[in-house]
Amino acid sequence: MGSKPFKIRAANDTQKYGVAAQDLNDLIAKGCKVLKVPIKGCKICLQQDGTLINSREFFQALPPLSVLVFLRKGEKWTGDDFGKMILSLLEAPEDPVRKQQLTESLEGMIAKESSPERVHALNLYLQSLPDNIDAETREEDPDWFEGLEKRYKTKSQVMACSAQGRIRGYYSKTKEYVSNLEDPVAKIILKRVLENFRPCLKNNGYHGDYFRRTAKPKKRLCTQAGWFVCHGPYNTKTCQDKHMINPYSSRQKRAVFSTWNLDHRVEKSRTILPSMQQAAVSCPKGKQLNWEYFYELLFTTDNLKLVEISCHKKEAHKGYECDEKKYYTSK
DNA sequence: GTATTGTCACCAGCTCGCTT
DNA sequence: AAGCGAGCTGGTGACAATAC
Repeated sequence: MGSKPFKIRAANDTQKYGVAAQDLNDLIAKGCKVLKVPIKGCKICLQQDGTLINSREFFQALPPLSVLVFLRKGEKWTGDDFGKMILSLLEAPEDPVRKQQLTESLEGMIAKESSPERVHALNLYLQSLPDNIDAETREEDPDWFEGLEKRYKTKSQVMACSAQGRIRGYYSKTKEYVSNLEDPVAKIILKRVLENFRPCLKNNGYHGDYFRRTAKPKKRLCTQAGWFVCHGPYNTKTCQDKHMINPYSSRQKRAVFSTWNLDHRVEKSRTILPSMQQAAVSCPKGKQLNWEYFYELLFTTDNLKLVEISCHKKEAHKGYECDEKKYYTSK
């Protein structure tokens, strides 16, 4: 069997080296030598997305000249994601060593190659510098509150209300749909579902935490500093363009953030509501509608993606249907 | 007084059918 | 065939009335 060429690098250095290897062990041996990475505890992954190369099959499946990252024991690689890198940079001011590392590798990347992504990354980095992210109250950053009602005292409060408003909108659209139903039986059943939604929404604070940076990490969609990353179009795993924004940083950014959308993967009007209707119409005796399932689809990040406007695809989300197996629960 | 709620006007993108 | 616009979809924020 012949050998296959690769480009390899270490996690902390963007300098790449060429190496050819016959199999996984050969690759580890040669790579570790070139990169001066200790063989013990070393792991290899794809630079692109961090997938670990840990089997012979995987090694054979790799296309020639794949870019691989050699990880020292304990090191991690989450993919060639500039957005994430900048995020860690912005989130780590209290750790000067880490910050220095990140800044250097970022600048190294930008200096060595000037692909659109790198220019984009640089722009993000520069844009992120002169602002007022840390300010939280009206007193600290009055300009941010320009044009907002007097009752708002903090940025987190404003952002939380914004998220709540969006969730409320989904609820009232659902309510409107139900009240327009012809079939009286379906109407009654779905009104009961709405009655179940209410306390649950209230209990969850209408999911205002999605946008509240002061919320618990698991609840919020942003970082502690208020950075949001685009989740990408409904039918992709991630955002190819690495959109990010911090609406807490300035009034302008707050305005731009309002063009970001919470996108229902399984669509509300085209799919969820008609499916609820269908489920109600053909509800078997002794069963009741699984309102929690529909709640998740309508109001939670199980089905909602936060997307920048260009990642908000308006076409019908073909292939994204409700799961009929989850329509009912036993009484 | 603030929090909740519904209403309203608004924007952008897709599809379809009509006109040119 | 291309262009236009209505009417649908996906969303948004402002604001006034109501509840607490």
